[in-house]
Amino acid sequence: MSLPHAILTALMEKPSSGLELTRRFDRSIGYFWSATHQQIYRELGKLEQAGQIRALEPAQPARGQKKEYEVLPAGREALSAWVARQEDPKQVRDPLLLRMRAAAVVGAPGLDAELRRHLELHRRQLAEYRAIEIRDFPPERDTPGDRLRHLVLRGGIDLENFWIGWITRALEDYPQPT
Amino acid sequence: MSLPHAILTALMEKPSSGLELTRRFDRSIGYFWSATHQQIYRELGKLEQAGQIRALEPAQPARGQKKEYEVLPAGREALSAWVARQEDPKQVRDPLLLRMRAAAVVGAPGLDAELRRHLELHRRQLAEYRAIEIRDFPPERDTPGDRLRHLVLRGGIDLENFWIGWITRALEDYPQPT
DNA sequence: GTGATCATGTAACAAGTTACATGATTCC
DNA sequence: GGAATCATGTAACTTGTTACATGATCAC
Repeated sequence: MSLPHAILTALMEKPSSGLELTRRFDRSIGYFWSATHQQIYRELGKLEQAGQIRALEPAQPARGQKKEYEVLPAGREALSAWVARQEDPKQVRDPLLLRMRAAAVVGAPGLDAELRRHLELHRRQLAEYRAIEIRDFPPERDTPGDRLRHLVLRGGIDLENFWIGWITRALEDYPQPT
Repeated sequence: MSLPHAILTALMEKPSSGLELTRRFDRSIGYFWSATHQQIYRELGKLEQAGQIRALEPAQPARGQKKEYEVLPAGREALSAWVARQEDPKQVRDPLLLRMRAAAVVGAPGLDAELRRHLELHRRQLAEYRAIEIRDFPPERDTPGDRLRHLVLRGGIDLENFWIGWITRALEDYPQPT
């Protein structure tokens, strides 16, 4: 139930076309809710049918033509209701941890190389987040919205730090093939 | 592509029936790869057809009767190949971070209560992991398999600590409705 | 006019969720 | 024999993934 709300949030921040949304789901929003353009177009169709968003620039039925959407009051209400709702943290599903556990029973030749590769990827992601933090959240700006967005970004930063810490420790502890 | 490998790992650790697997996916394995009994039965069927596992206690076709599976050599090989494979970390998809971002545009009455509720849930999960750590990984045991399984558990512990830290900070920073 | 890229979509499939159905066993 | 629970499964649906199709626009 999160994708439609991710799209509504993105459209509230700025009315956009499907492709523009896709690009934003490769950056900002996508850092904590990823989606492909196929998912986005499908969901835009559903949201439009449900009367939560509507296309601007009236009625362009043509295929290859840009179509911008904006959020209607019903969409805003649906989003508010979702934010206020109780929803338990979903259970963890992480392939790397799972592979580690599998390695405990079938052996793990080369898994340390994979760990180093992941470590590098997480370091890069962290550097990207830090750059965004410096660029978008200078100390002087401090509206409530900025503070919340900054909190979210720090969530991303902390998550990358978790992975870097865990993988580093794993590599130190890694059972050496003696 | 992870569920079949999660099941193969569980069956390598100990041959089991579908219901026993379901219970283990509510505990140990489930702490980093959750699955419902419907998913498990469906996947067991596929794995059996693919010749990666087989039912013990020959040929019980009856509906309500227990059916134990064990891993065949082909299944073990498939699992080894999967452990050795390169697979990028999947992109984050977290509803709580997303709701925070939505709150930045539509407002967030009551979101702090939800944060406190999540904080409590994560504290409980952390306590459970710590209890398991003390019970299952006393300092004297130190086979390679144990070390890997312990690493995985510490991953769970670190993840809970990340959440506890982040939510605590969020509550401190939370924009007060003044 | 043709090739790149912008832009919207379809189709088929895989994975995960929710609700329900049904037989076997055990305890009273 | 009735209730609880053990145990396996079906069906319908939603969400996410992968591969492909097609039209519009712009640079050359």
